[in-house]
Amino acid sequence: MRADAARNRARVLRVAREQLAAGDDSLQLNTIARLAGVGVGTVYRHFPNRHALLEALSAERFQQLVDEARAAAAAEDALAGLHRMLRFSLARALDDPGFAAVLESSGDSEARTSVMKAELDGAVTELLDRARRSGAIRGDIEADDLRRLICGIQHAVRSGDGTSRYAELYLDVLIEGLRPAR
Amino acid sequence: MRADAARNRARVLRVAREQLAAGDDSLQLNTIARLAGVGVGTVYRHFPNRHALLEALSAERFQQLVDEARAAAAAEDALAGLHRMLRFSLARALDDPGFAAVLESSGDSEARTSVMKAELDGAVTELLDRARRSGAIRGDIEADDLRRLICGIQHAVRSGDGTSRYAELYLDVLIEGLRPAR
Amino acid sequence: MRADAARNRARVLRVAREQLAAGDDSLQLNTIARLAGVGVGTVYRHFPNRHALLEALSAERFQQLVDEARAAAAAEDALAGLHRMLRFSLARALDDPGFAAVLESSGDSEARTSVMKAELDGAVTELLDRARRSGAIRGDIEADDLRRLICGIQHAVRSGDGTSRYAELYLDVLIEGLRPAR
Amino acid sequence: MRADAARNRARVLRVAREQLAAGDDSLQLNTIARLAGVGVGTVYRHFPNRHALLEALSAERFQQLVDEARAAAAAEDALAGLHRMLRFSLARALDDPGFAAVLESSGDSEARTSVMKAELDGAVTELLDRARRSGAIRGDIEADDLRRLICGIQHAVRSGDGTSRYAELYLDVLIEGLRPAR
DNA sequence: AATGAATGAGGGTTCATTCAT
DNA sequence: GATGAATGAACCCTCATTCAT
Repeated sequence: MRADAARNRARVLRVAREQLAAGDDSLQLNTIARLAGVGVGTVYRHFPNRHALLEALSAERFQQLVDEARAAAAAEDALAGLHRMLRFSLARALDDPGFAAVLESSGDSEARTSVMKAELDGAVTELLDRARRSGAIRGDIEADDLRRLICGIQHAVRSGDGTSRYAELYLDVLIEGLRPAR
Repeated sequence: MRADAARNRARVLRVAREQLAAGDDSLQLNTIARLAGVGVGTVYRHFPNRHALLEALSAERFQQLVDEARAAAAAEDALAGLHRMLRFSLARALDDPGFAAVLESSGDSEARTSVMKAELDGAVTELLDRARRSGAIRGDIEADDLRRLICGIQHAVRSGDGTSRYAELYLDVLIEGLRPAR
Repeated sequence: MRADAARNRARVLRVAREQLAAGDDSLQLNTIARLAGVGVGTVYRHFPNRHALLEALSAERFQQLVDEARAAAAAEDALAGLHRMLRFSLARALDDPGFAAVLESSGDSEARTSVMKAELDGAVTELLDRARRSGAIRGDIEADDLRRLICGIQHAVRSGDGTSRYAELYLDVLIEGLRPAR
Repeated sequence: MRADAARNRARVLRVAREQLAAGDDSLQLNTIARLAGVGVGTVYRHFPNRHALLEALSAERFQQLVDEARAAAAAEDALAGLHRMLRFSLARALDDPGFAAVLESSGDSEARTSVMKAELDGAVTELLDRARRSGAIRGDIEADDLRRLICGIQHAVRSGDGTSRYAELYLDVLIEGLRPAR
């Protein structure tokens, strides 16, 4: 990729991220192009449609999650690692509703997304298995369930006032609910 | 209300319900008018905006929930009543995503909705209080939290394949998470 | 006319006048009906269309103008009477742009309007003739020209800030312009 | 500006001018787009609203007026220049009611219009000042008053049959009215 | 590779007028 | 006579996407 092309791509991604963070989830490509100081055509060259842009935006966050999951999997205490992982995921999903949408979706339009999702689920499955072996986690919940549940929690938090008070509380409900039945 | 007005209103509501059930949540007033065989103006007369229509659609389901909550509150066992109530709420929210949207929203545009929400929360609060006194429910969760959490669970179930297998599982996670910390 | 019909007609006229006075010249029959506390159908029964309402509104003012013109024609000093008449006409036209529209229009849709216009022009013609005989007014201006010129002045005043400063000034320009050429 | 953009802009302006000339002052952007053979979006890109289009239409005529006013100001006889200027303005306003609307309006939406208006008023003020010094014009009338009065006269002429007989006559009334009081 | 003007389907909403009640 | 619900043409404007420059 030419240097200017790469720079433009990065600009577009940055602006798109800022827009989402500012609460505008319409992600209008014309607007993004203007704010990024490039033509619309350039945006379309890099991202054939809105969804491709969303997925590209998610890729970076996905990588963070994978890294976090692997770090957690490498830690001594699997349960603590899992909790850390869940808290981290929720925070990222709250940061970026677009990312949450990709995280919970089952049909990805870019192969890369599916790959990262598989990697994430793989790392989380390891964590879950270890935590389960020590009796800390119920047996009927899998990595993809956790992805969906975290997004559900994100949804609930967002429909309140979105403050961390709700995030902590609802996350705690989830965490308690993951224990084996008494 | 005049007979023809009532008939048109009912038609519009029926069509809107069908649209939502068919997975189209755009709820376009022109489209609905056409399908209902009435003029657009008629739709606008009855429902000044999309949200008003959504709320009207929800009113009936809301009443069901209020009835259920009161029945549960009247029952002997508060915890069992609460669980029944949660299961019922989740089922209704899964039936109708529009209803879920109104259920979790904090800003209602029709006073009637707020009234019903308050009635619902009142009945659930009674249930919660009784269940709490018997030590079965954690102390930091209120009726509005439950509304949001159920909608979050609905969201998670829907992002899976929406089958009752997920509904049962995720609901159980929520229910377990509502117990007092061990 | 039945008493209630007359009462409704009067109400509609009153509300329409208030609307115009408030600067809303859209004269929406639905709005007027609502404000008057009658059904739209009732408004339509009395006034088949917007224009009919406008003309009805003008009738009363027209009568005032005719009265004023006759009073002026009866006075000793024709020129002073004419000036008084012009000032009065301008004030009424500024009060009510709808009236100004009827006043300047050449095609009336109600016979009654044409009759009053003829009466007005008749009285003004008398004034003009007398003033002309004493050499105070140029010979090439007729009553209908005066109607149009007053409405033109009203237009000019309105496009300024509409204050009486402009009204006085522009009226004075007109009055001076009506003298015989030097 | 790109060649095609300029071509489209010109087409839109031409069609709009034709519409106005044909007596349709509604200036509907969809209609204009269709007649101009361009998409609605193109019209909106060039002219965000009706008024912007009107002002653009007026720009050319405005320039003519400014030129005329300057030519008149350069002439020997200020009064003759002023009269020529008034006659010219009235003719342009009668040609194009849209232009008249912009000419008399006090709130411009495009800076360019305000600039041209200021230029026009500046040139006319010079004329007025010179004519006043020779005692030919009353002292209480300014350039903006003249703009409004000309538009008022245009209004009056138009409400007659619009022929030049009225134009000449009413303009003469105005011109006579601008002399100092006897 | 970049640009941004153009497109036009598509959705929104209003309101003069009719007509069933 | 009165009512006001219903009508639907008509207008508004946006924005995802294409393609000439």
